[in-house]
Amino acid sequence: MSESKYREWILDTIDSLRSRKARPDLERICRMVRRRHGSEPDRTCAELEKLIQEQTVLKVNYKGSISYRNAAKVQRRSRKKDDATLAMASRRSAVEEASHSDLSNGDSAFGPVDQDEEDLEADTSVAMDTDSNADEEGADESRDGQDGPSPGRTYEDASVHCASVRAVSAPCSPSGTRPGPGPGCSLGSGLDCATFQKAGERPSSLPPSSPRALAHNDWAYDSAVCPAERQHPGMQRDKAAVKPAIHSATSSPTALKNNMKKEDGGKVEESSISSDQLVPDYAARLDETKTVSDGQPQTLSLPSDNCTFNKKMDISSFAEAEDSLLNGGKGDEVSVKKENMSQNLLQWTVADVASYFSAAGFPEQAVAFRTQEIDGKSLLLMQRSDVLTGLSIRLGPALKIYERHVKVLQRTHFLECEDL
DNA sequence: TATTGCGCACCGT
DNA sequence: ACGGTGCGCAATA
Repeated sequence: MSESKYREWILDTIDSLRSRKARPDLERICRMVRRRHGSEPDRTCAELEKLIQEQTVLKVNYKGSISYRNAAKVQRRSRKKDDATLAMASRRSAVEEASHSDLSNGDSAFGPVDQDEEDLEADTSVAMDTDSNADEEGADESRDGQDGPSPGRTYEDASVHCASVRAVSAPCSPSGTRPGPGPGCSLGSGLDCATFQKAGERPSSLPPSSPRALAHNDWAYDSAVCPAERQHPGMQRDKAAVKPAIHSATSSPTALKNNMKKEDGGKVEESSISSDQLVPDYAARLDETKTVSDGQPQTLSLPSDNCTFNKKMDISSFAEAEDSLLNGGKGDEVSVKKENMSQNLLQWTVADVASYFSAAGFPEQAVAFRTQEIDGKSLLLMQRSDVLTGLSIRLGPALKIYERHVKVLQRTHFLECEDL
């Protein structure tokens, strides 16, 4: 219940800030939500993170600071462009939308890059961390101070911080942004936060060196995450450079395969990356994957709210399974994976399902799944008509979702059952 | 004082 | 040329 409420509130707030030409950053979002709905910043932050995980909201590092985007809107835009494309390759398009077009990061791309592994650990955290750090810190120090206009609101900020803290880690943000070098990270006050935070993140001094980058580039937080990569300012710009590394990082087997492919292929097309700013964790991953496969089904990484490690694994495996089904199947490995996947499918929660579809490039539709409380079991029971008409989603996406995802998941699951 | 509105510059396409 | 973004400042509540 509350979740959907928060979703509305937060998306509304983001839209509102955008229309007002104000940066939809953590501080402003929390403040506005609190003002309008009385929600505490901490809670707002927590909910915001959830939305980020499911890609309902995209966290972007734009012009050196973190911003949040209404994924639905962003995608639409991109879609317009892609429309044609979409028609051609629905699946791809989906993926693209999710990750690429929207997310794509010009520079940020790198960021996303390696996240995979990290993701595994804590996707959210990763992305968040970076960002959040920025936010927090920014809020505390730089932001308040810098943004002259906004009077610092300590308390709020503070609270915000906490919440965000989890994510917070670092500093990657544009150097300029945050004055305090080290401080930011440490903040991680909250336990929660701590959890996420990964040590790794530390802020390295990033690109402060390259103010420019900061200045206008947008990179993904992710990038922030990996210090090494970020380290090279130049690299960032090159979009391409980074990716490769990233791939490698990907831990899951599937991922690995993909990565391999990519690499073999050469640099994937960084082109995809080109876009700019957005780089949600997941998105990033998607990017990679998608890039690699180019039209094929890709691995979708699940967001992991709750997400479990297993799930992650599953997902990847799942992807493979999917691949195999679609492409003709490769073999044993797949079958094994499939098993895991299916089993897990039964364990998917509503959030997992929503995350899955968000990651697959259907954030808007993911909301419908959530609204209808579709968990893994329900997903297995869904019929074509349920997807096309029962979710009140547009026919185009519905068809893609059913044909490329629901049907595949179900088929995979049942095949497995038969085997067993 | 806190919010909101918006001109304008910047960037990528 | 066009659209998206957000800073910085003025207007308003």
